[in-house]
Amino acid sequence: MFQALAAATRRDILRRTIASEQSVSQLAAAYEISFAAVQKHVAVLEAAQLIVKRAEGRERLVRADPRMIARARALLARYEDLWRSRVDRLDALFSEPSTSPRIHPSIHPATDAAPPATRTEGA
Amino acid sequence: MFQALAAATRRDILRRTIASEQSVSQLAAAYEISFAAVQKHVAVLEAAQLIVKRAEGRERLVRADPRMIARARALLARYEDLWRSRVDRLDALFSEPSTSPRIHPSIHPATDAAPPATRTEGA
DNA sequence: CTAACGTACAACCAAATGGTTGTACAAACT
DNA sequence: AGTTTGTACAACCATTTGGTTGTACGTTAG
Repeated sequence: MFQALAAATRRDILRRTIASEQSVSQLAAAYEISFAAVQKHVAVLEAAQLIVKRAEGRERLVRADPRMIARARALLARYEDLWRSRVDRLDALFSEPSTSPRIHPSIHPATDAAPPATRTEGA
Repeated sequence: MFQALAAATRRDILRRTIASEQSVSQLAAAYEISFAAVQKHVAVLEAAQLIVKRAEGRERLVRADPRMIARARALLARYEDLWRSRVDRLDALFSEPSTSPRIHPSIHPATDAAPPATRTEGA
């Protein structure tokens, strides 16, 4: 799935098919590469379930399926949550043991996030 | 960057280094593959700025950098936003022209999201 | 000093990837 | 019917990728 998102052309196809359903020919016309190459990219995206194809006459209409995009995003969000909980653990080391866990005031990893080089050095 | 996230081993390395800073040797011990292979994975993750390395004696301590993860997540979120605005546009087609734009009641794309096959067929 | 450890890197290899052209076939147009 | 259009797919090619082993080098331990 990340593999499917790895190529810029495929991300662009995804972007275009989010905007509006398009035939494979229409997509192919948008790039320098051959029709067959675009068709293969579409096949990869389809295999990754990032798009769905629908037959209409001789055309194959392609549209993005946001569900897999959401899945990918959720996975990355989970990583970020892991990171946050790691920070919480380190934070707990610096708070006196008798103190209640205290909800962290406002940690915003996305902004800067310079993690202390304290390292847990876990087994 | 998505390329770096494409390999499962690298995602696992990322996960481990989110949990706690680890040396390349420690990471290598966790997998069947050779040390050199792991070292290369680490290099790829480093090039993608998903991790940072820090020298400590003869060891290189690896830890995840959440900033790039956030960037990837934000990019996917933008795709989802595009999809939502597309729905809004289609929605507008079905609302009578004289009506005020009206904020969409509650669209939840992540749940099912079966977009109408109306297609804008843009130029 | 010498040995062991941790890392980096080069050289090599098989498989996957992204691209090409050519062929086949169904749908639509004349 | 015959031609054009849209798609799929096979065969092929160059490059990248993920893996290997071997070598070199700085750092720690004996």
